[in-house]
Amino acid sequence: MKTKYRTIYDDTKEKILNGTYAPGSQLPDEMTICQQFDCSRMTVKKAYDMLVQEGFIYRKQGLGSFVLSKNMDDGEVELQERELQGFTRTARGHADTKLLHFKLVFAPKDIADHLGIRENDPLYDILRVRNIDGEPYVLEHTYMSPETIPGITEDILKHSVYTYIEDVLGKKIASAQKTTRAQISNPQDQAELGLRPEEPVLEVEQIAYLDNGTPFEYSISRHRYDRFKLSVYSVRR
Amino acid sequence: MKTKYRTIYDDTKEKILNGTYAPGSQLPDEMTICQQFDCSRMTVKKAYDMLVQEGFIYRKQGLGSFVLSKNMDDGEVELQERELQGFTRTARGHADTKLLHFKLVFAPKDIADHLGIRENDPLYDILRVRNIDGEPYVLEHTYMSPETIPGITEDILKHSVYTYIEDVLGKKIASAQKTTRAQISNPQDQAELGLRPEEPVLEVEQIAYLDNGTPFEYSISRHRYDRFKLSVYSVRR
DNA sequence: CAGTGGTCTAGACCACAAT
DNA sequence: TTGTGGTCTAGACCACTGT
Repeated sequence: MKTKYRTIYDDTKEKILNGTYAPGSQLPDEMTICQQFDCSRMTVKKAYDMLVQEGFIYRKQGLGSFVLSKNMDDGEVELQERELQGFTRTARGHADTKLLHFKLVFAPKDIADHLGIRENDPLYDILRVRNIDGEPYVLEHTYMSPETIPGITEDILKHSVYTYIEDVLGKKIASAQKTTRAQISNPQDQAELGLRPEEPVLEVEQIAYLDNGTPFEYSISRHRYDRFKLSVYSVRR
Repeated sequence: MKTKYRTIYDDTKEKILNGTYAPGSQLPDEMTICQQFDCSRMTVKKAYDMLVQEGFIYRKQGLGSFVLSKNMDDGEVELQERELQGFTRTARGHADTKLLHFKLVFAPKDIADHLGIRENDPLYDILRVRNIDGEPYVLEHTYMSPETIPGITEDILKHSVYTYIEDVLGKKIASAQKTTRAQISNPQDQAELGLRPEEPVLEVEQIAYLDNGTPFEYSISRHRYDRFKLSVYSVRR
């Protein structure tokens, strides 16, 4: 059963996206929505506040709630921070994976710390190139503990680890901390991503968490600089 | 007067940061906090949920609320997305600004679109280098409409435009959309930021909004790749 | 002034997890 | 069964805005 606030959120977002609520226009006030969905003001507020966090609308005491004009897309693959999905589901177009290596290693101290395991504990060490429509996009170096995520196989790695974790292991992916930098490309980046030596990569370091607070994945992704961007919307509180 | 949820939020965050609530430990349940702060459960929930959004804690139905282990800092200047402040307040250490140019120009179409003004309307065109402790960090190209933000002077540009907007104009900065890419450095980047030709920049494109929904600033910042990173924490809903 | 959102209450009922 | 958080109500009162 979908929650009421989610119903209102989905309905309003849909109306913003399909133009029923035009950019700059005023949304129905809370009481109107209360009557429409037979609910209380707090429920409407929760739905509207989620849209504020995501940059779809803004609200002002004494005035009302209004649609914020949004910016268009331009062809690069965009990582929308609110989505938090694996590569396979983020990509538009046909995604496929080239597995460069899949090893078990002794965890070095820094990675062990990130994953909350002990130094020298067993660790999956995975290196993959991700392609969209046959073109390389990103070189992904992933580390996971077999303690937390058991039963990884080459087949899973060629498709979606995230799907395996959620659908097969029945665990829930809850959140992720991402840190982004620009970096000079190294010979491996250049070979695997088809870059010239002067072309950089966009590096994304990630720690992903399950819903029980366990960090289950540490990864360093090196993206082609011209095919990837990361978008963030932030609201002051 | 500070709100109750803000009081609880601040108190809890402080206790996490100073170690009173250790990483991994369980927070007091909602009812306990209700009694401590003489408030209702909804108020505690609001405070705790803000900490979830920011990656300080996670919560699980049937179990409780727990402190999430956080990652340390390492000396690069970090743009924490939840903060949304101008450069001057983001920087630790002594910040200063070199003004390269400050002009009035006719708005080109693409920038006019981002700022919600008409093509060829007057537009401030500002180019600055930002230094921390004498070292260049970022080349900032900023565009603002004098219609929205009147009275900009060289003196304001050498300090903080954000402070001017809030304290002098009395307008409120509410939110920003940021898009990040890696880019090859151009000769100007190299000269102003002290980069070698093979060294890239981290480009951040930003549209910043006032609390009335008006986009007031469009900027392209080119950061030294080795002195800047952007961090984001995202939670699945 | 009327209309809007912001905060807050004091409950209720439900879903989930550990025991 | 107990204890936890998740959702939701039906109000209340306040703060802010434009007329």
